[in-house]
Amino acid sequence: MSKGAETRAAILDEALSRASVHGLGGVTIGELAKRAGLSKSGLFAHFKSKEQLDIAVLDEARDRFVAGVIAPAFRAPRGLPRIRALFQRWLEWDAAGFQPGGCLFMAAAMELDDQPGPARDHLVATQRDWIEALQQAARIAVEEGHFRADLDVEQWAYELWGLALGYHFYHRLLRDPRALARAERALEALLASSAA
Amino acid sequence: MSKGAETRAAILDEALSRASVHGLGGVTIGELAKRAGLSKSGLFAHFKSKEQLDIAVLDEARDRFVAGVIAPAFRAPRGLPRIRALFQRWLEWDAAGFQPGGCLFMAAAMELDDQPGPARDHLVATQRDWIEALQQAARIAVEEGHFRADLDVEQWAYELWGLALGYHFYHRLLRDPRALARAERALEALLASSAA
DNA sequence: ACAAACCCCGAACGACCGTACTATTGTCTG
DNA sequence: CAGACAATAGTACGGTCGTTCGGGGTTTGT
Repeated sequence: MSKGAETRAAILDEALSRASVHGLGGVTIGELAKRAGLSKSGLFAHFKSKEQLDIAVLDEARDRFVAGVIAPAFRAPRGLPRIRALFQRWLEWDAAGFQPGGCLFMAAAMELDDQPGPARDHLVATQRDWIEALQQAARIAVEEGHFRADLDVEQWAYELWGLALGYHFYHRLLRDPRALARAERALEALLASSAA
Repeated sequence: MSKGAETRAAILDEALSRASVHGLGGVTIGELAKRAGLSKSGLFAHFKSKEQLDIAVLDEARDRFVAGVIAPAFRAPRGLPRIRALFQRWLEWDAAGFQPGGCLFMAAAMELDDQPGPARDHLVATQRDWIEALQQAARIAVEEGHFRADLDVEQWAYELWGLALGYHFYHRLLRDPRALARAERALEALLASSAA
């Protein structure tokens, strides 16, 4: 890895942390440069604008999400086991196991939902991909005979999504120690109602 | 209403709109003064710090939420009808019917969840109140015989909360036109699984 | 070894931030 | 109507924001 790519990676690592805590808008070039041991202009040169920095952060977060959540979970057996693995790893991802401030996407979703621009478009695209991956996992569970054949996988994904959002809310805002137990119990209820 | 209270109300009205779109951090004193036709210092005098402005905004939002969602819904008959009214009005509140940027609390929840301070404490308190109001509504539904007696109302509130969060996400970020239908359908599923 | 490319710095920019002062206006009360 | 006090304006401060520009080092390719 060239020197440039190396420092760029270090910058993004720091930026990910800050973004998960302070939001994308809270990732400031000056502060980031201080933490990375660079000058403002030196850091700025790596990204040609703040907007591109934001997008690079979202890109990096997506890569890590795929590597840390989706990819390993898809190694679980098709159907129910895979779905459980997906959800469990998703919650771990959100529980500050990866970023100190929890799931960056959920924070960015609320931050960018009324701010049109490339960053928002990028976020929407990655979130759509993730939803479709969940739907695909549900379809496989139908094929495997774990879920009933007439299951509306889109509706199923919506409800699963709500459970994860609820976990984030209870865990990270309310600091409710029972958040994980509630999410797991809700998942079981959803799985039971989807069973063949 | 005295002159001071009048302008203060006008300021907060504008601040609510901006906060729902740009987040609490995006509510800036200079921009707010411009829109309200005041000088920066004139506006600043009404709140003695940015932090107190933030809290005033959250306070105003809570009052409006109580007046626009909770109070009218609690006029519906006890039990199931009231719960339906609560959820329906909650979604309307989030659907930009009140603020252009949708539910301010959900945005603030993600924004403040890692930023300790009075604003966060205030938000947590109001959200806890709202959750408890939902739990209370569920208890009443149990008393009325609409919900089964062994229902875990806290778990029930968690799952309902997830549905509302999911609606916000699908509606405001993804701009999914079927968001409302999905939320309503998910509600019916939750109600059915809670029925006596 | 020399040119070219890459990486980073320092200084400066205009704009805006929150906040502190003082002064001036406006509104209410006795 | 006058005096008291609340409400607003004006100005200034130090700081940070994103961004631009020119110029050094340092590495790389030939």
